[in-house]
Amino acid sequence: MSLAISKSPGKSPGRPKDLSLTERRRQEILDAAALAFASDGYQNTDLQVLADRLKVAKGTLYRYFPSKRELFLAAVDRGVRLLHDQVEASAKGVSEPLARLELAMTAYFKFFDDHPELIELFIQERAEFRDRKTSTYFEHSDANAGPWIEMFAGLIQDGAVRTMPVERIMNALGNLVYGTLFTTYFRGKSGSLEAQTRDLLDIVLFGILSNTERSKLQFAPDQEFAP
Amino acid sequence: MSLAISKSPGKSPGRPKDLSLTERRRQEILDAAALAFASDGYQNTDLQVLADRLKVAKGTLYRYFPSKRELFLAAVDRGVRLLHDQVEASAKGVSEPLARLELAMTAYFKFFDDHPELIELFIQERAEFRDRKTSTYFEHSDANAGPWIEMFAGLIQDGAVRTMPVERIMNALGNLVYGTLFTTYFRGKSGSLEAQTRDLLDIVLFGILSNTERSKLQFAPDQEFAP
Amino acid sequence: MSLAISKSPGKSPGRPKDLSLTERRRQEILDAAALAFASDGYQNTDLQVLADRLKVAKGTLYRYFPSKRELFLAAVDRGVRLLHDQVEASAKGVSEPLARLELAMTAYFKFFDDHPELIELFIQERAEFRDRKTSTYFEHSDANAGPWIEMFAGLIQDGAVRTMPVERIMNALGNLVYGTLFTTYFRGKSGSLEAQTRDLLDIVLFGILSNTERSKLQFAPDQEFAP
Amino acid sequence: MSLAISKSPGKSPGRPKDLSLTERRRQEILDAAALAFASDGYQNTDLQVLADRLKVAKGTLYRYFPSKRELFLAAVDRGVRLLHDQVEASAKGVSEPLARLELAMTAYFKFFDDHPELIELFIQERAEFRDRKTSTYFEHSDANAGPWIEMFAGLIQDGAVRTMPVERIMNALGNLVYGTLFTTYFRGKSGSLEAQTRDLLDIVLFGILSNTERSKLQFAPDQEFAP
DNA sequence: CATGAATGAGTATTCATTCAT
DNA sequence: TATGAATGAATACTCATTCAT
Repeated sequence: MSLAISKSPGKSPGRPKDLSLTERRRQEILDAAALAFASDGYQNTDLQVLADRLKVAKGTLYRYFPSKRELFLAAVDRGVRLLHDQVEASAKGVSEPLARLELAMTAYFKFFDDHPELIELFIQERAEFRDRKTSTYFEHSDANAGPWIEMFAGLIQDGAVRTMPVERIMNALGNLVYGTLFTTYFRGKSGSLEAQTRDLLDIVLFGILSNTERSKLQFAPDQEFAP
Repeated sequence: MSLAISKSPGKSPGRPKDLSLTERRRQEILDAAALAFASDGYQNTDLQVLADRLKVAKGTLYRYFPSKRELFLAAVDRGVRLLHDQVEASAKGVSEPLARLELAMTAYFKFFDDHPELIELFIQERAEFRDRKTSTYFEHSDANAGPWIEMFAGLIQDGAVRTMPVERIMNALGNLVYGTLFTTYFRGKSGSLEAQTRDLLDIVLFGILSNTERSKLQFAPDQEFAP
Repeated sequence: MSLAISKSPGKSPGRPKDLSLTERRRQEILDAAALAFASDGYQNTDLQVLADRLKVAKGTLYRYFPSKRELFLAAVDRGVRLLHDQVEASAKGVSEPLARLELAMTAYFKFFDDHPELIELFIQERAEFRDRKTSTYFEHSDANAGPWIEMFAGLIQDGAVRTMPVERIMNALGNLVYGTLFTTYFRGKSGSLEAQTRDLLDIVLFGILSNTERSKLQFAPDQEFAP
Repeated sequence: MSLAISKSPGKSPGRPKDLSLTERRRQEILDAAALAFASDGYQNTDLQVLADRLKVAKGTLYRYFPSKRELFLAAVDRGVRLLHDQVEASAKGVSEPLARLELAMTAYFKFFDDHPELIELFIQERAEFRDRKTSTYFEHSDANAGPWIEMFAGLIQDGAVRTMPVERIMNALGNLVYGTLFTTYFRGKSGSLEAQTRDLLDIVLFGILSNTERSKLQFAPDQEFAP
């Protein structure tokens, strides 16, 4: 399996199948660029080397992307777009909220198991382009949060989830996923993300305390659990 | 006859070394370096600029640190050391496990509220020195995990915490903290970490499900909660 | 045997035995400097390293010599002075001209067998101080040529040497010695100079042609040997 | 001067490589580099200055040579190659041994009269790259010694040259030439090398002693000339 | 469109020299 | 007098970007 981000052969929803030659080349460049940036880091990636690997002249890269920076950002963007498609497709047709959540998380983690280089790109983006308002990762997260917010609001309304600010849930869940993503990758355990989905969900849903301990500690809507 | 020019014994002619001055200077450099690296990124930090800010010559920096790389790593190391001391001191004298946990987390988050630049350094370290076996952050985490592992094992034994692999708890907690740290920082909400401690702990301890929902869903020691 | 130029314990003609402390230190520095410059080259010799080797502070070197350049030149100068003394002493008391010549050449070569670093210093001097009017080597040669010129003039007068410009003889002899010196050293055959004295003299005195060939070729005072 | 660019027919889109232009540029760089290195010394030669003189950017130099060191060594190499060609051509068609010798020596000296900078480069090479196994000068000498060794061996066989180890002759001749080369150059008498050929050969062939003196001194195959 | 030669701004590091103690 | 901390000028090399062909 290639480290480079490439379309899974299965499906490419909403995209025309016959990309123009130009567009195909653009994708090839982005593929190779993602690989290169992830492997050498943004600064240490030499566009000449990238061009050589693509069997293209350096000037050609500049016909497709106006600068190294834009090339990099386009590579990140492409990764996020593919991620989005895959997650989107995962829960299609499933309506049960918690089942949807698990399916989406699984798809999400699976994507990064398959494309760990995207995680690296997120780091590089943050390290090199501190100036940008937000990182691509968070842009994506925020853009896709809406339905989940509604879902949790509904679950609270239905009495399935404790009454607490939905934002708090979103934060905790988002941070946990984010932390798991990077931690697992940095520890060199790429490939084992998907397997953690259930464990994480279990804790988020049920907490770690035993039933006996739960009843001993009071907690109220304003989170007063007492030592 | 010795080639060496012999010093008169007993005396120590010439300018004496002032170790405390040297050490103080070292700390000053590390302080300024941490800020500079965090603000401009590793690659974009010009040691000349750092030297100017410190009102010393560039060569002086090289008297204290053999290279830019070493200076950077020393700055990260210093940050982690300070963090460690602060967390260590936070729970001193408290024995109740969950109280200790909350105090430590609070101290931990507070440190980063005060020193957000260290978070940036972690990113930079990862981005620029991908080669290093582990990052300073994880080295530190791993080095200090022992007592917490024991604590959770004890809580399980006592029936306060559900029976589950301690590693799973450590992972979830660690990833949640890590994710919260970076997410909060990247979102530009530095300064608000400490306030999240309780919210996070509440979720980790009690989960988000309502009591009614909990009883509807089965979960067993091997985490089978059923959609 | 040390590579560094140091006084042979035997004799130090015309020098007072008790050098002042300052003077002794000066000599020690020059010894170490000659060694260092020869081993690393002028440019690559770090005065800090030299100072360390001497167990002295770098500033101290500057108390004895105003600059790296002057230190180097003083080291070369010292070497040449020692060479001069040794050659001078070699033919003391011998009056027969050709015997004097052989003794001097032997002493000369022997000195460089013992102190090959001086040859290196000559190279370095030429390479780094192209501006100087003449090199120390040639200064020395010229300064000591007088007696030899007289000697050859006498030999011609006496009919022992063919009638030819003395300068021509001096040139040939000087160039041959110079060439032998450097060639032997560069070829890594240090230590074998002295042994070549006789071979070289034999050729210079008698030429390489056989007697039969000599008589076939005419040569006149103006060197017309005929092809 | 033709600027004709040969386009391969068929397909080779983009700007074609112009090898002859590249090669010409290479030679120009080497020419200028030889002069620069000889005039300022290796260490003091700033490639920026060289580039300015060539009216190209510094980066261009690095397109042709990977480092300052390689540029320098290529310049020396080129010089030696030109020397070789010139000497080679000089004795073409002449068979009489001593005439060949004289022609070769003349050509050799003439080359250095015309290109004194190469002598300087030899010095610089030795001074700066002491590590290299052998210097370019000696590599060249050794590579071309064979025919001369054979020639002298033949002359001894024929009785034209005294019976002595050919190596001894080669050494003396080589050292004399080497010494003359450098001595003449260092004395600032560039341009007068060629004129010395005959004088040197006269001495090597006939020696300096008068016939009367020769018969008084015994010399045997093992060089016992007696004081 | 594609090429690749040319560009030149940008920077970490060294080390001779100075001078306060 | 000796020291050694501080200085800062000097410089090889890289590589993103341009543009003539």
